[in-house]
Amino acid sequence: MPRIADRSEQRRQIGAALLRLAGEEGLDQVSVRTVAAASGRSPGAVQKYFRSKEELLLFASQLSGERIERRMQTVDPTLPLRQALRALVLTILPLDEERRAETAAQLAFAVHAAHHPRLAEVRRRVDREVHDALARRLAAAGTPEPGPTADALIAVSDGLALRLLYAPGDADSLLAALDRAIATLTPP
Amino acid sequence: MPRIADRSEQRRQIGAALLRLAGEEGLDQVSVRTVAAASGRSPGAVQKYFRSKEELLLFASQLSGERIERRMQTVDPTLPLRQALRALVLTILPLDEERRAETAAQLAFAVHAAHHPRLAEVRRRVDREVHDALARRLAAAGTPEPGPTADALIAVSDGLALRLLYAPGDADSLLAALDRAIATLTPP
DNA sequence: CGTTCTAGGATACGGTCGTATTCTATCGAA
DNA sequence: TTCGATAGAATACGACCGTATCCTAGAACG
Repeated sequence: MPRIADRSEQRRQIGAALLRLAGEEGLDQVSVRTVAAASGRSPGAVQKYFRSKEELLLFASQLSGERIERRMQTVDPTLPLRQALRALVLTILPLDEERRAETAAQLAFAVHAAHHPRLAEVRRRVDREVHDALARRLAAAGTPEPGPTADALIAVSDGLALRLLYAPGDADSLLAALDRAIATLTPP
Repeated sequence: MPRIADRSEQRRQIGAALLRLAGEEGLDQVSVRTVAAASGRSPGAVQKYFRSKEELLLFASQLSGERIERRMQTVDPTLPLRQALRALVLTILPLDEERRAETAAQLAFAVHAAHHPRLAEVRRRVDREVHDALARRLAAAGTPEPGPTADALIAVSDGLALRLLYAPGDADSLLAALDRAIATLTPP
């Protein structure tokens, strides 16, 4: 057998380059060529790991979702409910340059999914995991209607993230809105 | 003087065609040629009304914002607060095919604005008008912290709209989340 | 009625796109 | 050490992009 490369690691690197590019310059600046350049490869090398651009997009979307889930797991589970919720949402919001790119990519995928059933399925799967984790946490704290409350929190989080992308100067007042939402949605 | 056409009406028609196309097939399917075809014109005719694609996009984004504001004004102002808020949000959510396209276009513009300062400005202006109208309504009903509450409601609305785009089957549970958010954010 | 200006269509140009194909160098197994 | 499979680069192709330019037909005025 001939020389081998760590395929999944290579795919991960290429997908990460796509997320960086999509986050910093927009999903419409993503092409096989630009992703190849952003990952320090030739376009032909990218083609070896992804048959088509669609496969590359799906992989990157999945990768992005996994990052979110992993980041949410780093929040201290012993925190009081409201502080825990605030910390969870803050891991998503684009409040610094690094997270801004990740959030921008995430939301670009979400909008793209509106016209792309396979991408939509990836998004729904991620949403379900986030929802279930949130709902469990809410139920454990005795919040009434944990299911709808979890969905409301996800919606607030996504809505704030979206708006922060084009109105980063409103961060202060939007964080006040987040606090108000958490305060009213959870028991004292 | 030679034959004249109603320029602003023509521009409005072309912008409407762009919104339709962006909503139904996605913003990346929007090109000068496809917009021309969707509005029953030749690409050259579109060029007569918009110097560049960017100008066309800006105009359409503005048009989309005006539609939202106009639609919000159709909600009966004598309604009790919670019913009024619910009605206002429902005018935005993509719960039928017609509104789905409008919302999809709107959110596509929002994500696009993350990397496009001129589009971002249009979005911020629309958001401010919606926010002020909401805050006035909330303050009149005696809601504490009307400003942050208005921002929270906008975030919930956008977040739900985004998710409904790729998870239309979750409409029932997402409407329950909306009701929960409105119930907790407003005084009884 | 003839002149003039414009609406709108047609066409062309350089660039980028996704993808298929081809080539070469190199590593792993025999 | 030889051989075969693969990594990766290079190239090619047809399609579409935004935009500039040119052309034609017709309505509005003198």
